[in-house]
Amino acid sequence: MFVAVKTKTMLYSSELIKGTLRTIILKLLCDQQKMYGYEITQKVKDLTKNRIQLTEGALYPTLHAMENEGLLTTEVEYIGKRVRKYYSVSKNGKEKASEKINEFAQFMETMRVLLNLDLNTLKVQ
Amino acid sequence: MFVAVKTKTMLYSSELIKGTLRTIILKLLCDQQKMYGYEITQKVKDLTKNRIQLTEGALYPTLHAMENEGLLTTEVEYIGKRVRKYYSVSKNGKEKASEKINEFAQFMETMRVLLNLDLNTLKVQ
DNA sequence: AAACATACATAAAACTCTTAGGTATTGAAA
DNA sequence: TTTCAATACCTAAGAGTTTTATGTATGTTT
Repeated sequence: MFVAVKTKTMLYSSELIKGTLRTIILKLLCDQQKMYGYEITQKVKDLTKNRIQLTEGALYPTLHAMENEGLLTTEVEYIGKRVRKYYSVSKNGKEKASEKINEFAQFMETMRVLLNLDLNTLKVQ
Repeated sequence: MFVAVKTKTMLYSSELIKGTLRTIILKLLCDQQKMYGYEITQKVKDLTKNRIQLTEGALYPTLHAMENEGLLTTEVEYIGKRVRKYYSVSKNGKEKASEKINEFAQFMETMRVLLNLDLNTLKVQ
């Protein structure tokens, strides 16, 4: 799957996280205006304290698909001789972002009830 | 995928939920002592107010796999001429259950931070 | 009698991600 | 100065999970 997730010592059985990649991409791009692929992997790594590490094999094809679907737009920039491809959310992308984030929030609440989790006792340091 | 998830009117794009089936099964069986496949589908439907509906095509093969892995044990019962196959969690299954539930809780917290969600404002009625 | 619910099951196809490559530039350490 | 790590893009085969579409059969409701 597209993520390797770790706690302090342990690697999650990452099946848990399937299907969240687009939601993550849309959320970050809505907040940051524009980002390039590698930057996204680093930002997610930072924000999750190394718990979620996007793999490029999953990220790049997904970015391309989302561009084809009209959710993202691109602009290429050169840093020296090195290429950077910046992605931004389109208007459709913004709508999709709020849909997806809402869906995920609802899903989390549903799962919280189903698994009887007490999120207040959860301390992720 | 194994679930069709709905809100009041809308069907989730269910990629969001991949990989949670085993966790759900283990949690329910830990709480209920023993359940049969069809019962699990109905229980999940009830507990999630129709938001998550397990499909049999995903459930039965997963139950069989978990039995083969030693996480579940089975006993067959006849209700008239109709067969019921009850599943219970083994000792290994109980350990696995708490691991999986913890993992999922951690993951939810990580995603909550990443997506900047405020769960207090989430009301799922 | 027909339709729906209960209850099991399998298999092809679809979808997503992992794993494993590949290319090339830039900067730091040895 | 060469080698390693980081930056930065990319693709493709395979693995794994779920969907969709079946199939069988019994029990209940209309």
